[in-house]
Amino acid sequence: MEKFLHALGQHFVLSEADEQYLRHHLPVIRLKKGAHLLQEGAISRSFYFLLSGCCRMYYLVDGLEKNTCFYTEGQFVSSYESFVRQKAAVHSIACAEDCEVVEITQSTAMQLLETRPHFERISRIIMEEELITYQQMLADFITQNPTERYQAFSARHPDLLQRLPQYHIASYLGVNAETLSRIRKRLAQ
Amino acid sequence: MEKFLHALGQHFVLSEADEQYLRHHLPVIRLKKGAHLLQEGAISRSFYFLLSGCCRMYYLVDGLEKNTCFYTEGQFVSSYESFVRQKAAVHSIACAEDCEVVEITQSTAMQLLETRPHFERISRIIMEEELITYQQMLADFITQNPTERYQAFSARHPDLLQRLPQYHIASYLGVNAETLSRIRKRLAQ
DNA sequence: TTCATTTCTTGACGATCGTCAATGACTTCA
DNA sequence: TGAAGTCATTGACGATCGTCAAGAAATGAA
Repeated sequence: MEKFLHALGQHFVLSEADEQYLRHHLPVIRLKKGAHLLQEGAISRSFYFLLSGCCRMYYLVDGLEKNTCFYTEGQFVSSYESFVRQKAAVHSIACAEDCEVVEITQSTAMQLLETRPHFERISRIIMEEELITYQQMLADFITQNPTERYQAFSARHPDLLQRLPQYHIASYLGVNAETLSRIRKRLAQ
Repeated sequence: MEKFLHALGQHFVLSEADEQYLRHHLPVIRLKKGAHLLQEGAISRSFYFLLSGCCRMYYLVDGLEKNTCFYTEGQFVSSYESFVRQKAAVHSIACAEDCEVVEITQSTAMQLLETRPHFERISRIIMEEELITYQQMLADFITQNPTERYQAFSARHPDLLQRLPQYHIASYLGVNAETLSRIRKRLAQ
């Protein structure tokens, strides 16, 4: 939980009262590998802050899971479309490892924004950061081929390369497991 | 300019004073096809609301322009990373047609957020909408092949199919112009 | 350890893509 | 009207990818 307060404290000055409020209203939840934070078709009632472990967002396409995003320690995890608009989610979010998360329910979030208006600013800044991340992810996908994406991913997330099975990474890179294996072979020479 | 106020009014209640303020502080600018709102390497000082025309965001990769996004009437146009963090832009934004835009400079935006704190809320909501858009765009790219992307694009933006040259659309779909031509031929049969 | 399961690698083959080059259709402007 | 320029299409060819299948390596449980 302190990790969460510390992460927020990086960007904003939290008063003692703020911290107390968050400590009392936000539960920490432990999840096993494979557990779901959100199932396709469900409406997201919470978003999360990841204290430890790794989550992945994925789509089901023709029976295959296509990963669109990995989240690790210190990141917010959410299907914004489903959470913000209260619509059925078009993708799922699952734990790729055992995870510890801070859960922020919709009612808690609304209460927070109403009783503590300066959290509007925090929310906006978090949204801006997330938006930048997505703009970059999309750009990476459009400007790079699979080999380049793999190299960029290796450089940016060397830890995930060890922690995740290769087929998850392949799916995220937009190729199948066999192709990633061949890409790695080519690069090794 | 009324279009801009009307668009904001869709989501929020704007007071008469708000409208007056915006009318007086936000200039409307006319741009010729090919003009740039942002050049790669420059630091974004403004973001824009598109009243008419079409803009595209693109990366330069090995001398080729790769489109990552099209913007049309009623949308906000910005390189959020460059604007929010005041960093050199890694992409450019150009007019694909003659355009009319509302310009919101950084100083105007900051002034607005300080003197009219309820605009924090508007900003957050705009950011949420943008974030949802990007999450969807990324998902489309990861879950669909070029043919499917073309079909989805045709269905969602039939107007752009007419207004933009095919090589711009091909670039956006992640293929070259020849390949898009062949995809269209296959689909026509 | 041993066995079963999962994950990764490798081969073969057809499909699609990118590149280079040529051609045709269309627009623009003198 | 004619010429230049832009854009779309088509063909040929090599590279890469996906799929299917088989086998090797790594992992986990009994």
